[in-house]
Amino acid sequence: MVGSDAQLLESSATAELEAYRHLHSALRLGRYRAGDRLIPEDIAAEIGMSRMPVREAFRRLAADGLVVIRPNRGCIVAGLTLDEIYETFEIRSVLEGLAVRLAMPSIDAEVIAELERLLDRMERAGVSGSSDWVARHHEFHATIYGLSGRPKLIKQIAALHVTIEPYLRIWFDYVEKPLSAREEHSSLIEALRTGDAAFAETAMQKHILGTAPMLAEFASPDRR
Amino acid sequence: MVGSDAQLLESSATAELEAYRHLHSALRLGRYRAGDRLIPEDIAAEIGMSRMPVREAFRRLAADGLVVIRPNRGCIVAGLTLDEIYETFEIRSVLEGLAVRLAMPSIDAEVIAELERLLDRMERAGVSGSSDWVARHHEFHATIYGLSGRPKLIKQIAALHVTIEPYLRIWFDYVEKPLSAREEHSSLIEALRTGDAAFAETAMQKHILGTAPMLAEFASPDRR
DNA sequence: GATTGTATCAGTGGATACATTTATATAGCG
DNA sequence: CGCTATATAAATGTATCCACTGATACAATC
Repeated sequence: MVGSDAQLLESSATAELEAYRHLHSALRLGRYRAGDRLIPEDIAAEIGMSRMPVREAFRRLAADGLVVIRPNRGCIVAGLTLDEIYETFEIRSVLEGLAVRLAMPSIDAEVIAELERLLDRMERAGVSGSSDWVARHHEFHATIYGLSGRPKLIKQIAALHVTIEPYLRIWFDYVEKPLSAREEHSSLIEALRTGDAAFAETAMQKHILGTAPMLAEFASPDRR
Repeated sequence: MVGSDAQLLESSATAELEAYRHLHSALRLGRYRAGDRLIPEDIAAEIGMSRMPVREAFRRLAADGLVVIRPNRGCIVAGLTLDEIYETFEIRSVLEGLAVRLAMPSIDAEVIAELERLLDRMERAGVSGSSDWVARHHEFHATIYGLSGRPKLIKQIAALHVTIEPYLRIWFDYVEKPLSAREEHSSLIEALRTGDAAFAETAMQKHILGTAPMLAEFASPDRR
């Protein structure tokens, strides 16, 4: 074999996987608008395959909550209502809270240093205007919850992040540079430094619930 | 149309939905063993359709964590390792904890009475030997987290319950009548009676984490 | 006798073709 | 003039077909 992780080139193991990845990233980047209808044939043509694998990709995306499939009525981009955004943050708060609590034993000085590096990168990505601040932001959180060592938990949290990513982007595009974000996250690091798992858990919960209202301000008005 | 909610008869809106429901309940009831391979053609023949809708049902089941699909190697029944059982209960604990906290304002004397009725039905189902004690048990929990009024949260919790249901059944079949369960759940009701949301949340967390080890004892030995 | 190579076969993935259903536009009617 | 009914077109859902992958059993060779 040439490489152990072999998707450096765009081709995937199966066409379905390729379709899934294609749509997944497109949705994450906000390439489609909530309510848009996804026509299997068009997407199939885009990436050179038949409708069939695309349909199956739809099923998985629906499970991720990124699209909604109504029988005989096609596949539409999901989007979140204001209530759903709040709900997602509520769920995130307890899930990521649990994750830090479990991650606590693995968090040493080295991890703290890494998180501070990521925080700097986040800020730099922010001033460059590009909205890959969002990617860095996720990286920061992923580093923490990744240390929980709980595969299912990690997957669920990651899925929630993808769901809200388009809204994070919109929010970021409105407010020039989120100064508050820097403070928010570095105080989170402080909480980790204490070594107190329960304290870190509630700190994470508050952090997440605290950002929800800011984001909600910018939810597509027609979706409220 | 004959009726507004038309799945009283076994036919569903689409063949895919029918296949999904069929397999979903079969997996919940433990009709298949972990590691079993599901052959699309066989299942399609069972319920009178082609492989295609069955394949799509597989995708959704995989998203639910009930089966695992490996490219070119078919679909196998998922099953949980010991670690995964614990992890599932950890996730349940915070999710259902959140749910009670949110449900608290909706919990009045009437709901308490309903829960006590359900607890009795649960006990009766238990002595009758039938393992639909499991169904009653879930009904009890579902009543509580259903009052949270959070659709996504409810779905996620329900999915976790389905995942562990086969193990609950095995556990129930081993221990004649779970006496402790009655106590456990009625003390949970007591916690609800206090009206203290934070207290109820931690009570639920403890309740769920407390049952995990009992169940883990009976996880299929080959899956540990 | 064990290991490796090869042939065969079951099963999966994907594409095309067909059947149903929904949406749209048009015509008829009140 | 507005509404309903019907016809038509577009898109979804399902079935069948073909190509390819992976597994298994057998044979040849070391």
